[in-house]
Amino acid sequence: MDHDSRRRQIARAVFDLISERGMEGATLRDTAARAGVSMGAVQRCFSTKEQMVAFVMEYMNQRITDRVQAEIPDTANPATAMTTLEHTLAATLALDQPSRAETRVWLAFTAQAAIDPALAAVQSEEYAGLAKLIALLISAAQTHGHAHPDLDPDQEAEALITLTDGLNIQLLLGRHTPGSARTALHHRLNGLRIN
Amino acid sequence: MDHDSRRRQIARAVFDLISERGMEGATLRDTAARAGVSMGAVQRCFSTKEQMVAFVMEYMNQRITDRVQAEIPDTANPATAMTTLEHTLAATLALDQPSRAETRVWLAFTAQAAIDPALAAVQSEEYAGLAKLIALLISAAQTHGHAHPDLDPDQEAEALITLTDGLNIQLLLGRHTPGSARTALHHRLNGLRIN
DNA sequence: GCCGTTCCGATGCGCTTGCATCGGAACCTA
DNA sequence: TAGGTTCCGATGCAAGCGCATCGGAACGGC
Repeated sequence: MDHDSRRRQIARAVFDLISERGMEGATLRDTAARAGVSMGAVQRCFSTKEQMVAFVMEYMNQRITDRVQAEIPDTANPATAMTTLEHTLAATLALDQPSRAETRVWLAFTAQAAIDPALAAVQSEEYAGLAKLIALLISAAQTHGHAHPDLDPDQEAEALITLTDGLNIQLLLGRHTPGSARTALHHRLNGLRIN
Repeated sequence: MDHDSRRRQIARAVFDLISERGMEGATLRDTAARAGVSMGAVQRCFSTKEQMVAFVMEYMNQRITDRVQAEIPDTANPATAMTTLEHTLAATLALDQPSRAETRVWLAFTAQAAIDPALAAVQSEEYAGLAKLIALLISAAQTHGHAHPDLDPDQEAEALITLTDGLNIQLLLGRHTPGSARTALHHRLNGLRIN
């Protein structure tokens, strides 16, 4: 088997373990067992557990990014910027089972980042990229008269990301249903819309 | 020393350890050392580590509740309900060093609650209590013409709590400063205000 | 076809963990 | 003050951890 694909295979196993049992559930032995390989294989792919965890964080970020990008149409259509914006933000929410798993992992890494500045820096970069994308969609909506023109796209993007973070926590705790979260997001976006 | 006060003393030690090193930093040995007692004392106060952690969660919730309650004036003054509302919500934010520590612990427990329904149920109750208080303040503001009358206090309370959760994450990751978080909260509350 | 290199599964090691055990100090009751 | 109970500090123990080690399998160049 290819080296990189094995790394991804192992990362997937770690991802599942963290999603089910939290950060402490990601031991080398359980990871190897879940991935269907031996411990030696894991140690060959990642020289240390810390490196493995760091790789899994990138893997998680990639999965989230992929899910978000899937909502962006190939041909940029400014006429539907607001709809694209809503779908993009919804893509970051824990609305179904796979995204719930991702969000649990995200929360575990976020808690880790809160006590590890190195992880915080990485996640901050990730947020910055998402914020840039959201701000771009807001700008597009503004130039076509679908969003209030006197809003700062960057500031509004930050606010929307803050909203989705809060919604995700409430979703994981069961205080929001997928439906109510969607409604809350839609209601919040009404504050941007013109018509 | 009194039994209950020793439990609180130990809980405080666990609290600090979790705040600094996360959930995994709360070992029995380190807890005992930090609290200045022996391991035997810890084991006498809490028959198992799981019970100890559960007690620490209550301890954390109590600290947050205390901080919030301190913002509620003794004599309910409906004329300043909106101000009280803003101060109350600000009390849940990680704006200074002590509240940052509390919020790190809160995030650690929230991540745990995401994979443990029992913890999620407890935290859900805690949220419900806070939401009730927020909704009450909104209602008071409405009856005195300081808040838009056609808003659902309960729904708005949920939205505000969701906002503070998101702000806290951004604060811990360093993507919000205390000042920008205060501004974001104030700006959000402008949506409720009448004058 | 043989050897050198690369890879990997298995095992061992040192360490830490939560928990059980036990001897003695401290304190209350009579 | 003697005896009994309560408490606690120290130590032991089994399990699990990350990591190092090593023998053998698989593969490629000459």
